[in-house]
Formats: sequence, structure tokens, C-alpha cells
Amino acid sequence: MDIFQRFEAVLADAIAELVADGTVTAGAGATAVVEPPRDATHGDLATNVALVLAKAAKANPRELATRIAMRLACHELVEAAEVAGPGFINLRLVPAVWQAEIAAIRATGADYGRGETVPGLPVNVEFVSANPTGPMHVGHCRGAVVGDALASLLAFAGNSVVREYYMNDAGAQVDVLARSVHLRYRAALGEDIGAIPEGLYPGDYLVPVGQALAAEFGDRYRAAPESEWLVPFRDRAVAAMMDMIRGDLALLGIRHDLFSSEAALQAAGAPAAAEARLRAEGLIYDGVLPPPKGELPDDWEPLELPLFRSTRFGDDIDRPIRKSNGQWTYFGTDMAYHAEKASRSSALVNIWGADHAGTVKRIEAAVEALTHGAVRLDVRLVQMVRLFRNGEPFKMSKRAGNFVTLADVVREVGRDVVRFMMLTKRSEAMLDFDFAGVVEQSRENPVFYVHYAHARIRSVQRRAAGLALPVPAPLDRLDEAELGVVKLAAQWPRVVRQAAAAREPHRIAFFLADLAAAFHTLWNRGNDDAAFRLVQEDDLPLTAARLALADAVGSVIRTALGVMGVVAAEELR
RNA sequence: GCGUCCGUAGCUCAGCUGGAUAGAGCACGGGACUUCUAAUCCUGAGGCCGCAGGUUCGACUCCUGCCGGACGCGCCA
Repeated sequence: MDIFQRFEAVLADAIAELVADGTVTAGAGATAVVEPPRDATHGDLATNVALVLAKAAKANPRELATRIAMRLACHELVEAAEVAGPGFINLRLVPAVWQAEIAAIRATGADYGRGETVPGLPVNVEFVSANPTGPMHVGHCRGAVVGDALASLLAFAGNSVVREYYMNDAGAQVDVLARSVHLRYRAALGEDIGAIPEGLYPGDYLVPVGQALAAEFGDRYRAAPESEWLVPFRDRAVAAMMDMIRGDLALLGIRHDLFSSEAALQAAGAPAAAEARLRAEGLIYDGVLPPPKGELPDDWEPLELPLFRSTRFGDDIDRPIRKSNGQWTYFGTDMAYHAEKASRSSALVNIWGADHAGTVKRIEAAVEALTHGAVRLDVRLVQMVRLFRNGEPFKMSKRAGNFVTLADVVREVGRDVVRFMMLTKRSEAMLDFDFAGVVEQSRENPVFYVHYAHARIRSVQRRAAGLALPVPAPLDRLDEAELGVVKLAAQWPRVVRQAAAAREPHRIAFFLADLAAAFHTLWNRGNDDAAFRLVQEDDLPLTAARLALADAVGSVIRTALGVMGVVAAEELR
């Protein structure tokens, strides 16, 4: 339990006393929070409890705050409790609290901030789910990193987590893939196939797939009708693409627990089963869609289709689950897939590209309908990444085939840099990625800045390795500024809880930047005045205390980077 | 036309699910290097939080309507 939670308990006791003497009614303080104050000069902790309670108690907030503050001031760990502003209570804690926190951080190590185990079914995070038709390109990076980091964050917060990849291995696109590899297969058999026709996948990565097929089947399917080879070629091509994708993801250190197949889902009759359930509840009906808004396509004609009543859940129109040719729409199978996922999960999270924003409502509606609201689907949209090199926009043309692959990016700037950079903005805002900027060693580059803080800590630890430091370190030798850094580091458990609840892994990156800045500031005192350097060879007790502090900060940096999937640098050169 | 997201300092962005005087970095002005790696740090200036209403003790945050930008739209995947 971290400091904020501990004082929420202390606060609850104080409120209980007020309830007991009839000042306020029970339960009224449910939304009261203990948080770090906006301004550190206000103290260590702040609470809005009096503002929240004032209404129910029909009391003046400041007056109520004063009464609560008086009780809190009696607490042994509270140095001062002051009322400020409209009725906030600012608490200043005794230094021993923060000294103890250093010891706690060091004792808990990599588990500092880890949430208590949440019982029940796992939280499912589905991410990447790129069509298995080619290698991962740079556009997939962000969703991959955000999804993986979010999964790690949720796991660190105490949830069991399943990382899942949904393979779209049943649609028209994988048929196109099969045709594309058939061409490569013929080429591998020595045929001159000329230019790749429009509409097929032109990438060279299909050459080895064609060769493998030639080795397996000889010329058996060279002139055979498509109906004979489509299925086996598709299966093998998809398997090959998935191997390639797994390899690409491994470059980023990403590994999914489960790969679900759309084809398998259809073969098992899952979409029909989902349809039957929803029909029984009147949520699927046969109807005619209104014409699309705006300019009417010339080929539009009204048709009766099986429609899911997504309008009942806030969607604009009801959505077809099957096409007029009887095949499932993407949504039709996706609905069944989510029903299946929901049955083995406590909550669902999907990481989607922002270009799918238009389909969020219908799928969230479908999950609500199919689980009767028991499992919530949270679709997190990830905006596109704009590539730059030295400030110049990077032109990518899919047609010309010069798109940047994920492997290219990782090879050029490194896995840790890619991972960190992808988390330096809210996922729903666009992100600029400059190949030169992200490897620059300067203050503007947050990756470097955080690594540098950690490397400095390691550096000073190496330097002090030979000193006979007293154990335990006399942490009461630390001054106000030093304890200030501990106060920031002590926010880590809270950052974990809040980032997990908001499903926003980027908050870790911002926390790290703040923590690194605080440490650099402390370090720089030593450059201005040698008496503030961490290592004081003529005062080993003080050195021990300062190194304990540095060790605690380093530990939190490592842990937080670890949740982001980034390895802290031991040194920089 | 409709939907989703975005709009906060000159630029790039945070803002902790409604709280105090809205914060960082860059750039700009002033300062600190025979270093525990100064690859850094200190300091100053810089804001109708897109606009207008509403909800409330209190709004950058929630609601409504506009304005501007990005993305999307149909039996696509």
C-alpha cells in the first residue's frame, strides 16, 4: 500500500469520527481523494475531503476542513495540516515517512508499485492484428508498442493479462495473397511471370514462399484450377506471413499469448451461433438500410439484409452482419469473435488504428449486447505516426513499394528508442517521429534524458563500490531537496494505478521524464558545490544515505522502464 | 452530409476521470564547466486553455451549439 492509499485510510478514520458525532452522514465522502498537491510548496499530500463533504454536512467547507485538519494533525506521521484555498487540507509529513520510503523502495526492488493480484478472469488486450499479407510496416509500430506496454502495465497493476492477435485469415485479402504466392510458385518452377499484375501483392517477401510451395508440391498445381490450390496455398501463405510478423514483433520484444483465427471461428460456426442468440433477443432482424448520407453512390440500391440493432446502443445506423451473397461481413465475424473473447475475459481492450474509428460503436454495442453488459470492451484508438528525418517529412509510397518496415526502424534506431518514443504522447494524438531526433543525445530527447539519469546513478554506484559504507545508511542525514526526489519516486505506485485505470501507458513516460529531471537537478547541485556531490569520501555515513537515495531512484526508473518494455542503460558513451 | 479524434505559451506537448495562482521541453534574455560523464543545471520573460452559452460552491476537464484541422463513411477489411 502506498502513501496515498495509507492516508486515504487515515482520512477515512477521521471521517468516521465525524460520522460518529453526527457532523456528516455516512458514505458522503466516497469521492474524496488524497493526492500530491499541485504545488510542492503546499506540502506532501492534499485532500479535497472537506469540499466533498461540505454539501452533505451543510457546512462551510473551510470550517469543516479546519475540524478535519485538527484531527489529522494529531496523527504521528503528520507534521502539519493546513487548510488552504476553498477548503483543501494540505498535509506535511514527518521526514521519517520519506526516509522509510527509500528503504521500502530498495527492499521491494522491482516489485515496488506492483498492484495486488486481481482475482478472476484475465483482462484481454488485443493489439496489432495486422492482416497476414506482408511484413509489419512502421505504421504498425505504435499500436504494437502501445498495446504491449498497456498489457504490461495492466499486469503490473495486478491483473492477469492475455495478449491476443486476431488473424484476419478468412477474407478476400488472404485469397489475394494466395493468388500472389501462386504466381511466385510458378516463378519458382522456372516460369517467366513478368510484372506482378495490378491487384496482387508485389512484395519480394513472397518469393521464398513460392519457392517453399514449389519444393513441397512440385508442379502439381502449376496449371491446376484455382479451386484446387487456393486453400492449401492460402493456408501456407498465411502461416508464412504470420511467422514473418512474429519475427517482426520479436524485434520489438513483443510476444502475443494467443493468436485467434477468423477462419477457425467461421469453421466452428461461431458467427451463426452469435446471430441466433441475438435474434432470440430481437437484436438482429432482417431489414433495409437507409441510403448513405451525402452524395448517393450510383450503384446504391435498397436490399434486405440481416441487421444488428446497434442503434439501440448509440450507433447511427444498424449494421449488416451478412452480405447479400450470404457471406459474413467483417463485422459479423468480429462480433462472434468478441463474444468468444468476452466469455474468457473480465474486460476487453482493443488497440485499433484511428482509421477504424467509425466501427468502434458497433463493436462496443455488440459486446454489450452479447454479454448483457457484463464485460466491457474498451477500444483505444492509436493515431498515425508522421516520419521525419532531420525535420524533413518522410515520403512513403506504398505503390512504389518503398514503405518503411518495422524492421527498418528498429534496425536504425534500436528497439528501446522505438518503444519509448511511441509512448511519448497520448495515443489518440498524432506523433512525430524523427529518425535523427530520437537518437540525439540531448535534453530534448526524453529517451536519452531518462537513460542518462539512470546511467549517472550506475556511474556513481560503480565509483562508490570500494567504499566501506555504514549499513544501514543514516537516512536522516538527507536534506529537504533530496527527500523531494524521494517524494516524486514515491508517486510511482499511484502512477501505476491511475495509468492502468485510464489505460494510458504514456503516463509512465511522462512520470519518468519528471523523475529524471528531479534527479538531474539534485545531481547538478554537486556541480555547483562539491559538498552536494553524492560521494563524500570524508563523510561515509552521508555518502551511504545519498547512495541509498540514488539507488531507490534508479530502482524506480528501471521498474518503470521495464513496464514500458525498455531496458535501463547502465552507461552512456 | 454524418461520425470519431484533436485544438492549452512563438513551436512540440503534459494537465493525475470537476479542485488551489494552468505546467514541462525547445526557441528567446541572463547565469553556472581544471565534471561523482556540464550529453547537464539555475534563472527571466512568455497564456481570452479555438469561440459562445449551460451545469456547479468550483470547468482546460462535463453538456449544447458553432469555428478550424486530421481520419473515417456504403454489403470494404
